Amino acid sequence: MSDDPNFVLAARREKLDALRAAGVEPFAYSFARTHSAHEAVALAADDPAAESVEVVRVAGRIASMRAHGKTTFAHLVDGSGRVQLYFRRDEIGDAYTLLDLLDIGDVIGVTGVMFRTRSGEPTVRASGFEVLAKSLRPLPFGKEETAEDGSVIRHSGFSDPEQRFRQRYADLAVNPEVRATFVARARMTSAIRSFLDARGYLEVETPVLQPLYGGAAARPFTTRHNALDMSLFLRIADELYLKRLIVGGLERVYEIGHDFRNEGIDRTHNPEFTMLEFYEAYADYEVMMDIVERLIVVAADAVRAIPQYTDAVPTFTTPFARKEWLASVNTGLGEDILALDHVALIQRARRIGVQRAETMSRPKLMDEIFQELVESRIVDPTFVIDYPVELSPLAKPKRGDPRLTERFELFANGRELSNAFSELNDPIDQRERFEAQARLRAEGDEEAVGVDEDYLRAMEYGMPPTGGVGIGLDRLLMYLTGIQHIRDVILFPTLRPE
RNA sequence: GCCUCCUUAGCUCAAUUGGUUAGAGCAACUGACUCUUAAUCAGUAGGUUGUCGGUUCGAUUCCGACAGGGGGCACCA
Repeated sequence: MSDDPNFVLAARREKLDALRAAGVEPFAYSFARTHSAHEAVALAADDPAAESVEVVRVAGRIASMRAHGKTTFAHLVDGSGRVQLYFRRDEIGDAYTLLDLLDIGDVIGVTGVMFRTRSGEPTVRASGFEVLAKSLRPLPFGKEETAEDGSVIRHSGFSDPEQRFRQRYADLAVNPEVRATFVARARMTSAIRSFLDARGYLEVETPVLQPLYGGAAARPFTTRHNALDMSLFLRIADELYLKRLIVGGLERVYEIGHDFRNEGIDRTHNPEFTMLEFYEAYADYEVMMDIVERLIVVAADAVRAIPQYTDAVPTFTTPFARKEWLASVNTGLGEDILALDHVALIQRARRIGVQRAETMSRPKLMDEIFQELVESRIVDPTFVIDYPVELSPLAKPKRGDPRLTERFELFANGRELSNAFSELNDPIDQRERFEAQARLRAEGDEEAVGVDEDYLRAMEYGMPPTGGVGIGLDRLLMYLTGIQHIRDVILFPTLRPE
């Protein structure tokens, strides 16, 4: 992309100069709006002959213009929607000449009364306008056609994925449905906050820059602090810091923030993504399952309230179905998976289509078999509960069955939405697990973490029994909106530089 | 990291088996038009076809490298 002024940019510069020559400052300081476009539209009377008593002052970006000699129609777009503008030479006088100096993309403020055109469209009959920001670079507005059935067909729009993500500002400016997606995202997050706040949770912030990383298995980003002359990691999870706070007596805490994982990018992975984690003292995974279920309902309601997504949000009923991990896998397999040795696991995995099974560890094989036989077939939200210990190094053993842990994951449409445990709070057990991880690390496993002595010290002071949950909010929004690609729910997804 | 496809005007897209001057719609510019709405009508301008190199009398087209992107795979317990 070049910044060389071409003929289009040059024409706009000339208009900018012409505005100034006419005594109009094209970059204003403020504009006292009285109505959003949506509110203005609502003021138009049903009677086509009537004009509103109330004078409106609306502001926004010019999305289209149709000049007909001594009258001009335009559409103004703001955060609420769009409204048509009608300018008449005999009503605004000399100012009408200045319309020639406006372009699609300019930000203007318009004063006038509301009426309906012959075709019934609510319209501002302009008595005056102000230029608030001249647009010097053309935005790729397409043309919109309203079909017979009221649906909007957009022609020649802005659709190149690369440019849309690189120039999200332009994407947002010309594609209202993209704005709606991020409104939905914000509403969902707000609803989740309100839900947790109402339950007595405290929102906290823990370090993004960490001397040790942990709480998940992933390759981290590494960075350097100059003054301290030390390496730091960008967090891969919030978990260990949030549980320190449980030790400290902050009995219900949550954090919504970015985690960073140094891995591939695809339709469900972005190197930085938004994670919600929440921890509740004295709760076990049964309690957390109930909370997660209600939280999903609250989030779904928030997204459903956005008109664009009202029909997209999946309908599901509560309580969510539950499946025991072991029983569902064994049913699919026709035998007891825990009784199989490594060789037998590889053979079963191959049989159901797992590629390169011979290279996989035992826990990995079990997880692959589960994904193939159970996870990928789940459509309605379903809690899968009681994972084998081998798959769940951070969870407390299940009461009455030490082969399993008190862990659940929530799946829907074949994807994981949430992962949760009755948290391990025995510091001796925790130390052993850290040391096992350290041994893996010494053997070259980049994803294994070292011993976090400070975290162990915290746990040794005594950590109450605690339920903990993680929910990836990007993926939750994808599920609720039906959006297929994570970059479509992230404002500025990670890209190579131009 | 691997496979595969794509990159032409500000935007969305064409261009015959390799052929001479790379087209169209929208946007832009000039003009006409006082209820239009993908406004209409007449005219004008706008391109190093991603970059570099090769084959050829001739390359948007064929070949190679590079860059960016899309899709898929791997990775992501």
